[in-house]
This record gives sequence, C-alpha cells and structure tokens, in this order.
Amino acid sequence: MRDPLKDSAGYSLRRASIAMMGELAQRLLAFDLRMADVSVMMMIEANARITASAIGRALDIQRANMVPLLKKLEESGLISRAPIDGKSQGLSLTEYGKARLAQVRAEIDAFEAGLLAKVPDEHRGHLLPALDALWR
Amino acid sequence: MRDPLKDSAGYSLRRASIAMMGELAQRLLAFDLRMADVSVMMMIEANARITASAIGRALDIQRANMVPLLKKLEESGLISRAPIDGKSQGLSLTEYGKARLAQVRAEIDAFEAGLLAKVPDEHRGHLLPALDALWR
DNA sequence: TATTGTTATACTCTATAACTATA
DNA sequence: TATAGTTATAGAGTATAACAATA
Repeated sequence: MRDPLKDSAGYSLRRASIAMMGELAQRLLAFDLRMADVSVMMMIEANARITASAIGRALDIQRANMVPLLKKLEESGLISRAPIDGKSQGLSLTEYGKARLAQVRAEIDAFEAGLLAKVPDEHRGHLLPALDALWR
Repeated sequence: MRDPLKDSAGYSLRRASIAMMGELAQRLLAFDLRMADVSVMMMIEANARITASAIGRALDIQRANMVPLLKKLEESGLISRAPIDGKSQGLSLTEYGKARLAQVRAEIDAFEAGLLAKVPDEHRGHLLPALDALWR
C-alpha cells in the first residue's frame, strides 16, 4: 500500500506525539495522575506559591480548566492553597505531594530516557532543539 | 519563573504537535476539512479503491469513526464508493475531490514548508527521522 | 479596568460495545 | 471464524461565556 504521508513532518509529529503521550499516560495510570496533573505539580514544586492563573498561562491551560484539576490534586492531598491577597491563592506541594512527585519523576525520567533511546544516535541531540523551535 | 519542563523532550513534543496541528487546522478551515479528512483523502488518492477498514488500520482510525468521516466526504461530493464484493466497498476520489485535494495540497505544502522553516538549519534534516523513530 | 477564581456548558476527538451481513 | 460496515454511546480533553470579588 502506498503511503502518501511518509514524508510529512507534520503528520509524523502528530503520530509521534500521540504514541509517546499514550505511553506516558499508561505509566501515570498507576499514580492516578494525568499528564496535565504532573506538569502542574512540577510547576508548583519549581515555583512555590505560584497562582493557578500563572500556571495556566505558562502551560497553556485555561483558567476554567485549572479548577477541577487543582481540586482533584488538593483532595488527593498533593497540594495546598494559601491566600496571597483577597483574590489570589498561592499553591504549594504538601509533604506527601513532594514525596509522590519524586516517585512520579522516576517514572517520567524512565519515560524520557526510553523516548530518547528510540531515536538513533545521530539524530538524538537534534530532537529537542528542533521541537522547541516549533513552539517556544 | 522557573520552567521545570524546559528539558523535557516529551513535553516539547506534545506542545510542538499541538502548536503545529492548531496552525494546520486553521489553514484547513477555509476548505471545511479537518486533518483526518485530508489524510483519508490522500490515502484514497494514493490507493484507489481502498476500503474504509484498510484506511483505518493505516492511519490508526477506528472503523466506527470512519463512518461519519466518509459520510461527510461523500455528501460533500469529494469521494465515491463502489462495491467490491458483498461486504466491502472501494473508495475513490471524485473529479471534484481530486481538484479540491490539489488545492488543499498547496496549503499543506505551504504548511510543511513553514514548519521546516521554523527549525534551524543544523537540526532540520534530523526532525523527520527522529520523529519517525518514535512511532513507525 | 483588569485580574482571579469559579460555575456551567458545549464541542471535538476518540474509544467501546454490539449488531448484520458477508468472506 | 474473521472481517466490513454500521449504530449508538461514553469518555477525555479543551474551549467559551458569564459571574462575583478584588487588585
């Protein structure tokens, strides 16, 4: 069968993303976390007392969609909120959240290593810079 | 603000895909076609009388989801169906479909060129092989 | 006036299960 | 028995609009 999409960078970009995100989602199942949850937790860990709106701007997540996400993280005991002023609240990881994220990060690191291992040596170092050029 | 996702190939892969697919979707709006529609039309053009199931297997689209997609393409006059045997039907582009796809392909080509143009010279040639290694 | 957090809702895309008719 | 096409439905994930309270 002829494959008219064989030389399309756009199509391969999409398929590669779907394949890798599917694999990552599988790895995160054991933690009852989705990819967005983890990226938000990482943002909070790296920027204590950050607000939900600031995370949303950084990760391109609508403010409205942050609400149920943060609610779930809080109910799971992973994050806590502390008022900054009358309308903003700073987010932090709980001790449990930090410990849990450490475990998750081990899984993420294995995923990242596995991803890069799939790429032939001569192309590996070019992947991240090329991808970053497409959106950053 | 610290960005803990700066060195993540997985995250950049996802963001790059979202950014590029968003741009492509915008370009296809004028044709009232989605990305899946175009990839299916390309498969039909390159493999006349292919079946819906075969396209689904090649593009990783569930058979069930091919039904409304093909229905729309047929109602738009872009494709036609001809019975192969009692249970299979071969798909073909209509003359209008071929002409329309030629127009769409010009847009796609511009999109692909624009995508590659975003990537610095020294990384450009590595993008497609690296992406293909992640899913093909 | 702009921003934060929030609620409610709609839309797109994809997945699943079941059914029929035929190979 | 396996496959093609189909129907109906469910679930993520994301987007939009509006609101109250505060900066």
